[in-house]
Amino acid sequence: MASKRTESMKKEINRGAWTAEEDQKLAEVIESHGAKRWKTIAIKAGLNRCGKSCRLRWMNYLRPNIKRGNITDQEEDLIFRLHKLLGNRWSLIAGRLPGRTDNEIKNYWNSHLSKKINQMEKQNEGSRGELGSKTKRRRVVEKANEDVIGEETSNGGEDSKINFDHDDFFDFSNESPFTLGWVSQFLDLDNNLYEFSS
DNA sequence: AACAACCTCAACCGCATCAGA
DNA sequence: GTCTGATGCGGTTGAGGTTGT
Repeated sequence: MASKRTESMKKEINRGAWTAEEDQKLAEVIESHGAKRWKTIAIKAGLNRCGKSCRLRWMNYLRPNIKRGNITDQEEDLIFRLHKLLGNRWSLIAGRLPGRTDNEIKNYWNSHLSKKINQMEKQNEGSRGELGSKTKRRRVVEKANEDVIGEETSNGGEDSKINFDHDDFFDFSNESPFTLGWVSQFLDLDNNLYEFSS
């Protein structure tokens, strides 16, 4: 680990925590240039950082409409259920939680929810049907999601023929956070999901 | 007050995939 | 069809903060 870090230090690229000044420069350049071509953005901003780092900073921190901290019970419940459905597809889960980033959800999961699950699994010694954690990404991910939906809906056999556009269905991007309660209620229909709040 | 253990979360890395030449 | 740079994703790390002793 240490060797990995020291090796990359040789490139003399600025790394580590971002300063307020760097944030400001980055935001200014993105405002005029747009959030694309991150390598160019990094250069234009005069930040001695790689494009990837700039993108991450923007996506996880500087982007407008980011909600920070205080994940509500409703959001937690939704994360829990979506994770049951999608596995470690953090970006997809984040896409269903307006203002939340994949990184934030991943962190929240690893630090909070995974513990709860471990506790529950100890109690239940139940089955686990998580999707493979090794990555198959993007289109493959979408395909996998369809498969999962297919599996879930095919439990009774006949329902698998229903044309269910789950992407549209779960698209909450224009909804207020209060809508999440409704979603949670709807998802309660899936009796395979954990009884979380009890 | 001092120290250790634990926790949180920003940031980095490697790799897969996309997109354009 | 192939190559290459850009982008996006998930796993992981480690600094700093918090809590316990």
